[in-house]
Amino acid sequence: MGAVKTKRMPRAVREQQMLDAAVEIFGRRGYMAASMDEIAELAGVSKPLVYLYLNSKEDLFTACIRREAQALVAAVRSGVRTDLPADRQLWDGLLAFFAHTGRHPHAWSVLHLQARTHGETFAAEVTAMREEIVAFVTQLIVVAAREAHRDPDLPEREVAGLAEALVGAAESLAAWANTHESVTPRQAATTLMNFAWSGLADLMEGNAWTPPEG
Amino acid sequence: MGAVKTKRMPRAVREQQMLDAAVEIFGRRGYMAASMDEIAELAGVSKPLVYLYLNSKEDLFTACIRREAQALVAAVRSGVRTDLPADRQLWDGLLAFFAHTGRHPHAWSVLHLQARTHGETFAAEVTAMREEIVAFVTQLIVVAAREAHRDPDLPEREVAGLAEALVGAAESLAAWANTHESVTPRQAATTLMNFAWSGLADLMEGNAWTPPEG
Amino acid sequence: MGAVKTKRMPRAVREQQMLDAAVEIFGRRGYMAASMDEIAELAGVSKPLVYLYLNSKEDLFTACIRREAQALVAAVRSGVRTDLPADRQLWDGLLAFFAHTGRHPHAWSVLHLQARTHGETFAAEVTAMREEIVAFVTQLIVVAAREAHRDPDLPEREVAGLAEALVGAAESLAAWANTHESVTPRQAATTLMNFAWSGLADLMEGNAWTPPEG
Amino acid sequence: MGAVKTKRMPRAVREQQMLDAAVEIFGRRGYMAASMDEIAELAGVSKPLVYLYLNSKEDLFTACIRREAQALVAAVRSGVRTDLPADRQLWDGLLAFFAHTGRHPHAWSVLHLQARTHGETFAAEVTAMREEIVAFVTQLIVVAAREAHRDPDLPEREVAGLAEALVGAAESLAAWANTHESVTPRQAATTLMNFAWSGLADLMEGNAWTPPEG
DNA sequence: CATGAATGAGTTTTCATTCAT
DNA sequence: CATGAATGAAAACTCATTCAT
Repeated sequence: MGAVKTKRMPRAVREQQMLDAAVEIFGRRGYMAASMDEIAELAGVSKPLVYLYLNSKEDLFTACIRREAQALVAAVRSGVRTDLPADRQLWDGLLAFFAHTGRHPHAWSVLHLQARTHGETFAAEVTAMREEIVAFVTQLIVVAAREAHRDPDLPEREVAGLAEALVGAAESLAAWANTHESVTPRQAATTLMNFAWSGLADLMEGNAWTPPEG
Repeated sequence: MGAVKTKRMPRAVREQQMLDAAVEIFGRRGYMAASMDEIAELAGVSKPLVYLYLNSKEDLFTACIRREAQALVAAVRSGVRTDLPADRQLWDGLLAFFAHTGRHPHAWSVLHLQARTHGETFAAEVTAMREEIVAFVTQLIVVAAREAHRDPDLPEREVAGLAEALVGAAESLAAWANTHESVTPRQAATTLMNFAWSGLADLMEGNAWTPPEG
Repeated sequence: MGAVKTKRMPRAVREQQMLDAAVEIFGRRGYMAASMDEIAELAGVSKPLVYLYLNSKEDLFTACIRREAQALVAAVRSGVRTDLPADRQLWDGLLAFFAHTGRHPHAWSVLHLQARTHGETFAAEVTAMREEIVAFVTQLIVVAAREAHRDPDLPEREVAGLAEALVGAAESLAAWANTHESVTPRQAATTLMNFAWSGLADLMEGNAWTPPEG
Repeated sequence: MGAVKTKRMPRAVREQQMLDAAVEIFGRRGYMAASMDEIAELAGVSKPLVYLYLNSKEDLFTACIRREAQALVAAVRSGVRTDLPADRQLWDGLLAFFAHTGRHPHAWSVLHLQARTHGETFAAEVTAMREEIVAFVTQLIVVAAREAHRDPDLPEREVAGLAEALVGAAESLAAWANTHESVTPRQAATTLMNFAWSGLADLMEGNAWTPPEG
C-alpha cells in the first residue's frame, strides 16, 4: 500500500501523490484526526517535503478539497450533453455523479462530510462547487419548464429551493449507496429521477418516469 | 451567553447546563476541535466536574447526541397527528422538523454533521434516530399509496430509496434554511412538499400541492 | 467486601476501620496509586470524614505505617521469652515474624515495600521499627557469644553487620514465603535458623541446627 | 549534574542520556512520583523527544530496568572466575555486587525497590534477573557441597531457601552500605561471607572465614 | 457528624511545525 | 533536494483537598 518509494520525481507528480495520500487519510480519519505523519508515510515522502510543497495542514486540506471538487464537477460535466432534453441531461448528470462518488468514496467523504465539519474556510471551498452544481440544476429546471411550453410561475426563490432539495437528495443517496453494497449508481439515479420528476403522487398513480434505454 | 455562574446546584441541573454548553461547542467546532476546557468554561464549571458527571469526552458527546436525537424525534412526533391523511402528516412533520432544526442549529449540526463524521460509534447513535424517521416516512408513503386506491407496485427497495431521498432532501434543506436567514420553516416545508408530492414534471404543469390553511 | 455501613460509631472504631482500609489499598496499589476515594469507599465512610480524622494522605499513610510497625514488633515480642537461650529466642522470634507477615500480607507490603519507596519521611518511620528489631538481634548475638564462654572478639561494627544481614535475610524470606503458597512459617524459620546459626560450611558437613520440638 | 545541553546528537546517544536521567529520577522519586517533565529536563531534551524515542512512561521505566539489570548481572559475571573454588567465587561475586550497587545507588533503587513496587509487569522484569542470580548462588552451594566430599542430603527446596536467604541478605546489606557512608564493599562482603559461610555459631567460636589477600 | 458539590494544580501524551546537515 | 533531530503548545484526564449544607 502507499506509493512506491521512487526517487527524483518531478514536483507535479510528487504533489499528486501527496494529495492522493492526503485525500485517503482525511477521508478515513477526518481532518483533525488525520496526522501529517501518516499522510507523509502513505505518500512515501518525508514530512518536511510535504511542508515544502504544501505549506501547512490547512493548505493541504484545501488543496485536497479543490482538486476533488474540480474532479467531481468535471466528471458530472463530461457526462452531460447540453443539446439533449432536460430530463435526459438530469439523468446523465445523476448517473455520472453517483458513478464518481461511488468510485472515490474517500474523496466524497472529504467533500461531503469533512470539509463541512471543520470551519467556515473549508466549507466555503465546497460551497463554491456545490453552488455550481445547484446553478446547473436550476438552469435545467428552468429550461425544462420552458420546454413544457409553460410560462413558469415558479418564482426564483422557489426554483432555488427545488434545486437545493434535489441536490441534497442526491448527496444523501450517494452516501446511502456507498454504505449499501448492493445499490448501483443506476439504481440510485433511477430512484431519484422518479422521485424528482414524477413526484410521489404521480408515482403512486403508476406514472413512473422511464430511464432512457442507454 | 453561557450559564450564569451559580454555585451548588443539584447534579441534574448542572448536567443539563453541561450538555447545553457541550452541544454548542461541539456544534460550532466539531468533535475533535472542541476542547473540554472550553466546554467547561461555557458551562460555568470546572473541568473536573464535567469529568465527574460525564466521564469522558466520548461519553459527553454521546450524551449530547442522545439528548438531541430524542428531542428532535419528540418534536416531530408531537407535531404529527396520525389520524390525518398522509400528505397532511408529512406536511406537519416537515414543519415541525424545520422549526426544531431552525431553533437549535448547534444541535442540528451535532446530529447531522459532527456525529456522522467521527467514528462508527457516534454515527450509529444517530443512525438509530434517522432510521426511525425514515421508517415513519416509509410508512407514510405506503399508506398514501393505499389511500390512492392503487395497488402499489412500488417494490420495497424502491420505497426505501424514496424515503431516503426525501429525508436527505429535508436534511439538506434544513442546513439551507439555517444559512439563509430569510427562509422560514414554512417556506422550506412548502418547497419540499411540492417537490416530493407533485414532482418536477407536475409542478411545471402548474399542478402544485397546496399546503393546508393552518 | 468493605466494612458494613453502620452509623454512629465511636471515633476510635471508625479510625481503625479507615486504617484497615488504607492498609489494604496502600498495600495493593502502592502509596501514589492509592486513591483517597477508594480508601474512603472501602472504609464505608465519606471522604471528608477521612480528612477530618486523619488530615491528609501523608498523615494517613504515616498512621498506617506506625500502627503496623507496632503490631509487628508486638507480635515478635510476645513470641519471645527472654529467659530462654539465645538460639531459642531467635527461633521463636523468627517464627512469630513469619507468622505475622504471612497473616498480614498487605501490612507487610506497606512496611517492607511501600514505606521505603516513597520518600525519606516514610522510610524513617519504618527504620525506627527496623532498628528496634536489629538491636534485639544484635543483643541476641552478643548474649549468645557470652553464653558460648567466648570473649567475643567480634567488633561492634561486625556484629551490627551480621544483625543487618540476618534481618535482611528474614525480610527477604518473608516476601518469598508470601509468594510461594507452600512455604510455611515453620519452614521459613528453619531454613533461616540453619543458615544463620550453622552457616553453609557447617551445613555441608551435615551439622544442621535442630529446631525445638514445639 | 544533568547532561550538557548539546544539540543534534545521534539517536543512540540521546537515548542513553535519557535513560541515565530516567534512572536517576525514578530512583529518587519512585515510579509514580517521577514526572516525565523532570526526566526530560534532567536529560536536557524536550518531552516530545523522550516520547518519540521511548514511547511512554511505562516503556521508559521498562527500558531502565532492563538496562540496569543487565548491567548488574554483567558486573557480577565479570567479577567471577568459574574455575576457582566455590567460596572464592561467592566472595568475588559479592564484592562485584556491592561495588556495583555502591557505585550506582539510583540504579539499585530502581531494581530493588521501585520495580518491585509498581505492578507485576515491572516486577517480572526484575524477577528474571534475580532468578538468574539465585540460580548462580544455588549452583555454588551445590558445587561447594560436592567439593566438601559430602553427599549433600540438603533437599532441593532447602537449597533454594538458603540461596534465597543469602541473596536477600546481600540485597539488604547493599542498601545498608549505601546509607552508611563508611561501609566499604569489602567490609560488606566480608560480613556476609562470614555470616553465610561460617554461621553465627562458628563465628562465636572464633572460626571466621578468611577473605583472600586480593 | 456527615456529605454532595466543587476545584486548583498537575499528569501523561500528541501534534503541527522547523532547523541543521 | 531530502531528512533525522528536535520542540512549543495544547489536549484529555486525575486527584488530593475543601466548603456549604
